[in-house]
Amino acid sequence: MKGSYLGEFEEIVLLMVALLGDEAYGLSIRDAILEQSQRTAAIGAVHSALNRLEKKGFVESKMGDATGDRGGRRKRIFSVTASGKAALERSRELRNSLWNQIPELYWKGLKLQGLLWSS
Amino acid sequence: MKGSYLGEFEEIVLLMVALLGDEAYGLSIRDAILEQSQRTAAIGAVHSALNRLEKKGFVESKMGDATGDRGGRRKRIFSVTASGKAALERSRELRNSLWNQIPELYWKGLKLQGLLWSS
DNA sequence: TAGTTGTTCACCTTTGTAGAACATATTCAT
DNA sequence: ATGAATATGTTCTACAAAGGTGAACAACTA
Repeated sequence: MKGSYLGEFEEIVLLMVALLGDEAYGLSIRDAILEQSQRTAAIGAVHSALNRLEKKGFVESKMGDATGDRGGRRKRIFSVTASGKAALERSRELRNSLWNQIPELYWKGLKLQGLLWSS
Repeated sequence: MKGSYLGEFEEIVLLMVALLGDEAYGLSIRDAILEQSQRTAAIGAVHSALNRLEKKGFVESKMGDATGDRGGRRKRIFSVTASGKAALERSRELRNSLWNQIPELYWKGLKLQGLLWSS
């Protein structure tokens, strides 16, 4: 694709934005990734993915609550756009479609192979 | 991930290898991608993805049939390894898990938003 | 040799990764 | 009240890995 599809990490980040709702910002997304997958994600990685997603129109952001009793800089809250949602669904449907076409026997053969190797 | 996870395109290529069975080689994979998704894929892109996948141990390859009535160079046939299968399943399960956690209402709100925009 | 079918190669752009530097808010001692 | 300490987040800079292209090259048949 010429510069505006959904990368692997970008897709995970985008899904996190969706599931975190209005508590989606850099650090919370980083933490969510840590919890949900085993993978680590540096804070800079998350933000650069978010910036790219915004440039592509898949998320939008606004600066958070005017004030809290929290201390520290204001949050930048992200949300998924309609276009971002569409991209997620396209990606999901393609993969589902491919999975459904994998021949049963081929897959089972691999499973057997796996058992042999691990014994 | 530090150098051995499954990229977005790599995952698609890997799925294609699985569903093409013993007819999985560079050009057939390229054609399959063209058919199954709307996306175009240059032949070089496919091969470099395949090479990366092989380096990571997710596919293995052997040179094809000694001869045919076909004319042209021999095919390099790829197949998914047990490790590749595991990687595909991990990736699939993470995404399914994330999708299941997205709040219904949030998603429906986006759907509504989409309808408004397209009218 | 010419025609066919595939893979390699050289090169460039986009994504992924990391963490230090910087910014901005609250709180507490003076 | 004020400014240093503490807390919380985002930007910035640099580099590694993945994605992408097409021409060059290889190897087979007729």
